[in-house]
Amino acid sequence: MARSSQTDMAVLGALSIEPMTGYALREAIRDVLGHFWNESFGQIYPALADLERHGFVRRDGSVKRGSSTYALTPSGARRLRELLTQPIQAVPARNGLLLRLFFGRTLGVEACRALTTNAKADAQQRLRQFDDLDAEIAGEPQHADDAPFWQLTISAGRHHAHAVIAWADECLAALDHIELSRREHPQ
Amino acid sequence: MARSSQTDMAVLGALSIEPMTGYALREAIRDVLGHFWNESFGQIYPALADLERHGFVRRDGSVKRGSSTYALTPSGARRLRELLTQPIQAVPARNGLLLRLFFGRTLGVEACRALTTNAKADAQQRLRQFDDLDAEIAGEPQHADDAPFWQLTISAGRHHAHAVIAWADECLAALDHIELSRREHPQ
DNA sequence: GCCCGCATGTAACTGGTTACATGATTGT
DNA sequence: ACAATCATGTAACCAGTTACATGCGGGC
Repeated sequence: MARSSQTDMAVLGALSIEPMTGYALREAIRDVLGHFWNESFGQIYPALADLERHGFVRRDGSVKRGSSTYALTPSGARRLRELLTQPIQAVPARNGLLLRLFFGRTLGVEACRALTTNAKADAQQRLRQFDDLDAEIAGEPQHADDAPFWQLTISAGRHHAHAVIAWADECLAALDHIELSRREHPQ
Repeated sequence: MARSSQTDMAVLGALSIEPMTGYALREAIRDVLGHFWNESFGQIYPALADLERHGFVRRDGSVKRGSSTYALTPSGARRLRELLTQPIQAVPARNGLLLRLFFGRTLGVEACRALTTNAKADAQQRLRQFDDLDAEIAGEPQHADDAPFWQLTISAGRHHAHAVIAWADECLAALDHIELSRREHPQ
């Protein structure tokens, strides 16, 4: 029970899509869930070992020597459904960008502008990555049943990125305005 | 050096606006920075003690017995500027809602709809809280120099909330569509 | 006289990250 | 043969949360 059930959820969920090795699991979580979920390397193997002891996953005889594929067992599938219905535990917010902007008077308008411009560029890059992800999913007909749900998460990412871009533009305009009114009424 | 500089940033930043007690600091961080920053109770006092040892804050003679007001020293102000210019350290993403939707095939369409509806309601409530915050800031003329920066963070919160609402509507429509096509092509 | 809110702290725990250690397979 | 990548794990560390412990002052 030590490990957070959140990690178990991600691991069991990934294995519910297809069996894979711990290594592949790590990559799948990084690449596919990456934009809304993170699982650190050191969590995955202990979690797998734990889940195996509980009979939620089973390691298939090593196809290649040195590697073994993990697959969900029927009780593992039940466990996953159980975890998925648990209440969402909110992560405490920690937005370093907004914290800096909040103290913008001390940080200075110019630095605020740089941070905002950066955030906008990041959001634009994420938008491009979503296009790639879309294409990748479209090219996997075996996951047709899952794909519509995956699209929901991509859509969320897009909406969020667009919001950041719109806010950044508004923010940059506001920063110009702050600078101007500073020149008119210097301290 | 043990404590993360992020906590120091929040504490020094808050004291840069006005001197206050540790208790008031805690409340200020919860109420004002709350929508984009979190500092747990157990961090604030140790951080203050640390900052005092380094000479970045000074505790004013207790106005009332048992309490003491912390104020930023000149070197503390310098330290704050130094911290603010440090690179933003990204927090690993952990969005429990999107994780559940991603595994929506296992969770079920109905549960996905409930989660989405919930998320939308939360966003709408946050919008109302931003209105309150706006009014609060407008009623404090002594912070006129800071207010424009504070507005930037509120605006970010609003943009984000609007994005969640728009996405949720789209998401609910998509879930209806998934349900319909399931009935037409059952497994 | 008692309860509530202000105020200050500490200690234990837990979840998570990083870095380290190791070896097999595959392609060049 | 050698490098890169696949693969599996462990151990130490760190950040952050929770719960606990304590006491003052003011209002009812």
